[in-house]
Amino acid sequence: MPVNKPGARNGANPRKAAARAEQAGPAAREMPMREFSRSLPMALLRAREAVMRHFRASLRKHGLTEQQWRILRALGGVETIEVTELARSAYLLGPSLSRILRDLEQRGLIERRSVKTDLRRGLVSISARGLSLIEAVAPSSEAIYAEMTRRYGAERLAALHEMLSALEASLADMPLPGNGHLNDEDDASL
Amino acid sequence: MPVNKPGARNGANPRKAAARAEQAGPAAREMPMREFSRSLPMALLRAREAVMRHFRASLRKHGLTEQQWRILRALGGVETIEVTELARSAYLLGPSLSRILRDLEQRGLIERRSVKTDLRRGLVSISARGLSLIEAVAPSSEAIYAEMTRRYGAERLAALHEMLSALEASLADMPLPGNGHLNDEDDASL
DNA sequence: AGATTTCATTTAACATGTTAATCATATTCC
DNA sequence: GGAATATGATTAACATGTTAAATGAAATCT
Repeated sequence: MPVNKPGARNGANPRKAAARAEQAGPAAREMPMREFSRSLPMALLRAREAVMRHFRASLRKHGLTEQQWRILRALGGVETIEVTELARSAYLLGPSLSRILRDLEQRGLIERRSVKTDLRRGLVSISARGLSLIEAVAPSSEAIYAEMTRRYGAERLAALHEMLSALEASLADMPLPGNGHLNDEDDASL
Repeated sequence: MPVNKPGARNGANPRKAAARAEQAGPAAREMPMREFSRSLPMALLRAREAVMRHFRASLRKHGLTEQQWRILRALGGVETIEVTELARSAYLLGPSLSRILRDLEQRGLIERRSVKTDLRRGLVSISARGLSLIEAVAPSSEAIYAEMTRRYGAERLAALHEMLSALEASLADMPLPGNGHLNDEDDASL
């Protein structure tokens, strides 16, 4: 999975150190950008990691990574699903999904076949073994979720979900930088 | 950095497909868990990706990855910093940081030495070349940020930051699952 | 002082993220 | 109906995430 858990070995709150490092002391440099700690991607990353680290241990006991678990959960909700749609559903890129499906198939957790009318398309479904694994993992996962909801507050959690959705929506139609002629290739050599 | 951009090739909103795949149709399966789309880690991941994809192209033009940029930014705010503190500041794990610092040093973007009184500790600072690279990247980065703020709303953005911080705080002292005797090793063979 | 332990960093090994390229099958165009 | 094109999936290549182990140096113990 794609998230980090820095500072865990030191047991300290990463935010404290970050703020300290940024605090413009006498010898601090002039920053041409906003302070680091205000970075939205960083805030989202840290929040996600704060959540995920609680699930990782549980998943690990069952020999699953976060992405593998996302796939199983997505498969648990349908009879069969095409690979492309599964990629969207589990929010994975094609290459990652290909690798993971290969592994999950070898472990007997999923089954694959192809669409008769279009041999390019692959169909994926969960196996009985995969289903029982879901049932084995789900309880502790739900328990962790419940405790998080209790601590953070159900309403606050719902509001956060709403704000995150709204953020996605706000940026969905924002044009990406033009990817111009790449004439800045000089910088790449730095 | 660690985030994905699935469905980009199809240009569709991932949420639509996800919701569709989850929508319990007649043949849908009974789910022992909450619906996929309500997963908080997924929501944070998608939001983060919605933000990051706008920065990736700009960084790429300058030959930087998201993590390399986080490190340069962190270094830009201080004269020197120890490796451990840099890891916290840039929110990277030690191994990732080691690899990236090696690369950035080879590219002449940073400089390294060790603490005289404790040869275990490494000191890192940004080079003149690294500083000019920051100055080259910062404007477009700030412009993207400004446009995002305009679209989402400055107040809403501040509220989101606050809620993310609160989430981190809420979960900071939540006990991690006991990592018991690992007697469930059977499941790992699935 | 020498052995043990702790600490900072790096290396190793494997899984995933990310982009580009490849491969096979379908579709379209002429 | 065969060449060109488009599409779904995989593979390739490189960077990072993640955990465990190794390395080197400092602190502690006796």
